[in-house]
Amino acid sequence: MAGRAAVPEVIWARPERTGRGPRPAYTRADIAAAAVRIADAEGLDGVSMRRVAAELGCGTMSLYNYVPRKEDLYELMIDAIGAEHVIQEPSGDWRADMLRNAMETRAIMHRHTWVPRLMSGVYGFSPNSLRYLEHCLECLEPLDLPYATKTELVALLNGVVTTYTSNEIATAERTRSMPWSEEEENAVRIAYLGSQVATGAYPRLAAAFMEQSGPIDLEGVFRRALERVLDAFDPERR
Amino acid sequence: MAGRAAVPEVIWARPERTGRGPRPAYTRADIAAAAVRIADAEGLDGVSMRRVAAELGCGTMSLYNYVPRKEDLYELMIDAIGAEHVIQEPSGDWRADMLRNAMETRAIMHRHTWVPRLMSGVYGFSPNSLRYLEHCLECLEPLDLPYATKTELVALLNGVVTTYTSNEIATAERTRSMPWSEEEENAVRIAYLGSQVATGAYPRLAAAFMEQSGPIDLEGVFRRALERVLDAFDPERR
DNA sequence: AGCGCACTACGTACGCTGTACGTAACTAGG
DNA sequence: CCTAGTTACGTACAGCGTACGTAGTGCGCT
Repeated sequence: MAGRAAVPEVIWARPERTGRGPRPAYTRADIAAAAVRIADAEGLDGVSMRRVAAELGCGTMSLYNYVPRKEDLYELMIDAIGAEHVIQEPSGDWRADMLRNAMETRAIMHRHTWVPRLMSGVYGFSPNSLRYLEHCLECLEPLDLPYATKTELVALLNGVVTTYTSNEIATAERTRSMPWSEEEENAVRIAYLGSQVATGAYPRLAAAFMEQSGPIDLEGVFRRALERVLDAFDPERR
Repeated sequence: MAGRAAVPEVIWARPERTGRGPRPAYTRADIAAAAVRIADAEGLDGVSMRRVAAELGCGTMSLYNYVPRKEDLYELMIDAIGAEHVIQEPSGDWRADMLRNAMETRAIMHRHTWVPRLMSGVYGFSPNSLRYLEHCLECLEPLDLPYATKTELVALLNGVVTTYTSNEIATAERTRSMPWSEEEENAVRIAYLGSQVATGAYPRLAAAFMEQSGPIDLEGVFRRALERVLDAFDPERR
């Protein structure tokens, strides 16, 4: 009657403990913490079922009692990270509050650089995600807009945060894995881009590159993007 | 002297043909096309070096003459998809043009649902990417802003397009892989969310869900997000 | 109280992955 | 013409996710 449990089952719908059988040796929090520890230390590719099981000190296949598919392990990791959000009383200034939320998310991602890679392809309704979403809505209380628009604001803002931080991390890791200095790397890049631009096929691109001088202020770029998005929803700014 | 080629070498910097040795049997375009064909038909996970080689009709390891790492194969795929952008003369209305570009990107992604998954972690300076970027800057010619700001606009817009379309695709694939009807799936989801909301921990979330009725107009949500972003850069709108 | 079943634990095994390495054939530049 | 650099590709290895089978454990129901 119950039939086969279909693939897309969401882990948060499963009870952590059913009551029957031996007491589980680990909690979901234990498992998530172990996986996070590995990802922080060795990168996301270091997170394999075998490796996590070893970190916990149990057999590989025992993990599958807790986590039916690896994807669900990822879900646990994202939720665990979500716990790092410090929910604090809204100030009444929704722009400031949302900006703070965004900056905190960015900081968390820089602390756990594997998070953006996991953000796409994850269900998005973990307990801590719900908690964070609720908090955002609370911060937006002073804003007189329907909830539909407010959720659109939150979604847009979160999307921007993820995209931008993801790019920051990718760039940072690219330059980190360089055997050469950053200057040399830039030289190589400029050389390639220069060779393309020199064909004359990309005049505006060339102009854009000429215009820019010195290193880019990544945090500045990020903040400006956020301000733009907030502007777009601010009744006093339009 | 030349030493080991370091890992992060960019494939676009390599010449496709050096002149020495036997004439290569395939072009980069051939390889990209084969990989794209597989990804379209069997999903991105179907794209393995062996599978692509088989599709081309050559030995697995021969592929490594063309593509030093699998990541570079992904780069080829993204570039191949970029060729589907129809570059047309700017109309003079930069908002309309950019909106068209965004909608076209979205359409391409819906045609090749694996694209968003690849977009993060890819270098982003393939020939067709440059071509598209140049075209965007051309569309923005009527807008009186420094190039730095214009590139920020393009980046923000592209980020939004990728994020939103990625979500659309994820949702679509989730419901597609359901053995149940969409209604039933919604019922299950509501049941879970309901159970969470019923705890009283998420009053605003609950209100937001109550407010919404009927299915969401995804394209509408997308268009509205785009308009917001464009608003944020439109001098006449502030 | 005690039976039975649902659960935990985990070893083995399968099919798959990316790719390092070695060898043979080939061709363009000096 | 020769030879160095390239293409082609078979073999092999380490690692992956996970299906499956078996043994042990303790809650819930009768």
